[in-house]
Amino acid sequence: MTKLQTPRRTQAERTRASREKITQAAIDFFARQGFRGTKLADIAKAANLTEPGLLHHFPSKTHLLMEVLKERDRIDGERLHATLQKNGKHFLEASIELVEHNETVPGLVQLFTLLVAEGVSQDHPAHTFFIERYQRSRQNMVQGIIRAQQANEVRSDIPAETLVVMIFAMMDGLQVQWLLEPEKINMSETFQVLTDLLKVKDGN
Amino acid sequence: MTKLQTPRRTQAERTRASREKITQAAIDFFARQGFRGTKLADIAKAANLTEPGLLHHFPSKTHLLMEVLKERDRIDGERLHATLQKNGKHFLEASIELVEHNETVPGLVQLFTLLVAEGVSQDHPAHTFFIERYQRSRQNMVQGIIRAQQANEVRSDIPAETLVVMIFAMMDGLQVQWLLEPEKINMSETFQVLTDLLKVKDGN
DNA sequence: GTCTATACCCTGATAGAC
DNA sequence: GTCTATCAGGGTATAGAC
Repeated sequence: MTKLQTPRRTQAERTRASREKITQAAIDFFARQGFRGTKLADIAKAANLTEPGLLHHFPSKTHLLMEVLKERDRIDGERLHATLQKNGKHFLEASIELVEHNETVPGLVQLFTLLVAEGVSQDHPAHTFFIERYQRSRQNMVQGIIRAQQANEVRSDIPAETLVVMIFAMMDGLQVQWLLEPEKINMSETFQVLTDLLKVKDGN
Repeated sequence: MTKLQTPRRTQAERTRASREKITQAAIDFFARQGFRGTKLADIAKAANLTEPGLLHHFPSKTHLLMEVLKERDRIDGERLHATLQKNGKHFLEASIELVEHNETVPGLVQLFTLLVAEGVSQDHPAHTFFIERYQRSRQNMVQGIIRAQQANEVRSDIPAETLVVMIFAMMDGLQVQWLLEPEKINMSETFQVLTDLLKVKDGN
């Protein structure tokens, strides 16, 4: 009886490993060539599978895309949460850490830069996903910024909602120039110039 | 003799009109679906042509793309130049006018947002174009910012090169959120919050 | 769970008539 | 300058065997 369970667990694990390999390969290709520019066959090959083998795990290319996006968001959310848990870190400092981390994963940065741009089109499969993603991200950060304003750490003459839009805009915009010329653009340093401007100065 | 010239001129004019229609249609489709997501047949149809009819004017899809990009840059460059000619306008104010103008042409904003993101890939036909475009844009603006710093209009505690990177990053980043939610994001107002932060304050 | 084979559509580009 | 006809190649997805 126990012997019968062993292959079953192995099967499930093998499935999970396959899905893991597929999503990882999908991230690589979506990052470099976008959703529309990537062919399933390439992802399949990189995951040591054929095309139908891949489609056994994900019913369609679009399903695979959404899986990739949600998975990345889950991981990033966890890391941001962990950063905020650290003593003395408020949202402005956490956002700097996020940018510093992004400098170590250019492929993922490229993935979101390209997919968000594609997702602007109303008929793109991930259009709603990205709208809701920005709404969620901004909402989360607004709470922290308001607290920082009340603690007189962040300047209060600009509405928290505006500050948050600016912070995410600066992140996204820096990524473009940095992706094009990584050696020339210091993303985290430049980003920090903005956050410094948003902090309360003596005599403000 | 004069009668012979008339049809020739008409031919040339017709050609120019065809090319004009094609590039306009190409802008629309590239904006909505990107370069890779657009098919030549759609552009041709929108320009009242068949596919081979289009390819008579532009030898390939890539040639058409580059034509579109250069044409847009030429027009935008002219308008920026005109803005700077106006009395009392320095580069920071000119950039605000640029953002305000962009709010009236969402299609073009989407075009560049998507094509730049695609162009990040090293094997994209417009990769080098966009690198050089940012270099040129930044270079142009740095000159103006340095003059504004010397005139004590813009804060001098941040290098002009850094300021320029930030200004273009904020533009690009705001465009993404604005394209996704035009009603919710006030692009030019938010951009102006940044430029105000970069101006010299009393007691700075 | 993964394969081979294949259906079927789309896409960029060419040849050659008008 | 624009068309019809057509090609070669690539793309997603399915059917059915193992």
